Amino acid sequence: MKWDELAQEPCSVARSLAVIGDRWTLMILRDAFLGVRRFEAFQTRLGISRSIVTERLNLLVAEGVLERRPYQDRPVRHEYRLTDKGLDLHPVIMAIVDWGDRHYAGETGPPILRRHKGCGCDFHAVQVCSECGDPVTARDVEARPGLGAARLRSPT
Amino acid sequence: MKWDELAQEPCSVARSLAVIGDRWTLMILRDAFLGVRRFEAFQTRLGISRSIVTERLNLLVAEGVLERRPYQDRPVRHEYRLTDKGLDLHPVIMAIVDWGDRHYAGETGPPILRRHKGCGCDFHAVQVCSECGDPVTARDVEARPGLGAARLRSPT
DNA sequence: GATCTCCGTTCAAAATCCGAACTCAAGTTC
DNA sequence: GAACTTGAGTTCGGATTTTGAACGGAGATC
Repeated sequence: MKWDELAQEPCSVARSLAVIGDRWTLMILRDAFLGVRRFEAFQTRLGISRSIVTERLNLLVAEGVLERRPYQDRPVRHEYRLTDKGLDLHPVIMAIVDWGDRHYAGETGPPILRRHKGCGCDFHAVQVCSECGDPVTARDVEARPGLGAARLRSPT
Repeated sequence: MKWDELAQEPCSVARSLAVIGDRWTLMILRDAFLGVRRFEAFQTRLGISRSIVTERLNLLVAEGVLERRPYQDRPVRHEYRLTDKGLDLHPVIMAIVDWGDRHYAGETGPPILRRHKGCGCDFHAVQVCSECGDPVTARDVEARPGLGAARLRSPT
């Protein structure tokens, strides 16, 4: 299988990764969630090739994860903002953060703390079942084929 | 920044992606969570180069995400099983699944259904605050530097 | 002893990625 | 008005990855 055939797989992991699984894309999204919006800022923060930044931003815009909108005229300049679809990726980033915090933070604790505005506490993300609200771990889950198990999709 | 400098960043996303952010690694982990354990099975299911499978499995073993253990002698054959650290990645996979289900499933619904053994229902994963138990979205979170915000780590 | 399975390794060709330089359009400084 | 600066890319040659296909080897099967 080639990387660009991933989107056709009857699997939500494969379809998602076809969009966000590229090498630097999740790092770009991390920055986007931290408020970064400008080409220049993404590039200098990550220190990667400008052409890669261009390509990734274009792909994310094409997929509707980011929106490219002008923020000034003369000269016209654009910024990249998370769309609602993009904001829906927050759990993915948080889950990755959580794993990193748990397994790669030193004794001084995680490099970034996150406060839940709702209750005011520093927190970490917990995954629960949408139906009963209990925490879910790998061993609590049974997978089986669903109806959408066909190839090909029409994006959008 | 180069890909292999990611592990030194004072950021849990970067540190995690240094391990699981490689092109095919998350697909391998998806299969691992579905019960795949053998080299041959990973390779044929994904249809990617055998050398890539070798390399990724070795990296995941080196990082303690998978464990390589013999399942027979004469000839000795090994299988790759998720460790506890590997099982901790379940929320990451589930978050990715969830996003794919929401934005790329057709009208027939998601390709794979997941049942929560605890309550017996088909479910999807919801992220909640570890402190108050309320659902968390991107807009509910405020990030600020923590104590662990230093470079370099000694991995395990 | 010929063939098969499982688990890799090796190697050349193809695709992708990267750094550095270049472009362009508009402000700003002097 | 010449020289700089800034933001947002594009171009291009070389470095790195990925791929496909072949090879190896250790036992099992026929």
